[in-house]
Amino acid sequence: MGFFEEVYKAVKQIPKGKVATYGDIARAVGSPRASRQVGWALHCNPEFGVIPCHRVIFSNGSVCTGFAFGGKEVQKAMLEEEGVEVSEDFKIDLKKYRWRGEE
DNA sequence: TAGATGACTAATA
DNA sequence: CTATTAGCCATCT
Repeated sequence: MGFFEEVYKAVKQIPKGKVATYGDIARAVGSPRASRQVGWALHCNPEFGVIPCHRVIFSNGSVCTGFAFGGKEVQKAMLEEEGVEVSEDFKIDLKKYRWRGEE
């Protein structure tokens, strides 16, 4: 089970105030097309509270509303707390906050 | 081994 | 802008 560990590690590496898409994480682990498995890995979330799953969003810049750990409102608050601007529709400006794999 | 499932993504209407 | 279709890939049964 190395895939999951790689996903968790990549997600943890997302710097505060930044966000990454599932595709970015998938690419980071070596499987650019396995974006679904990234989401699945977060679903398992074996290190809840440690893995910043709230920083992982869709490629269109929308947060995973509906599957958020405590609620989309909470997720929005957490992201804003870290400096990420979230729109009323839970959309994020990827051009400004997207993590490029490097700080 | 094959079929089904899913926190996805891109293309099309 | 939203809705629908199809493709992808790791894991489960």
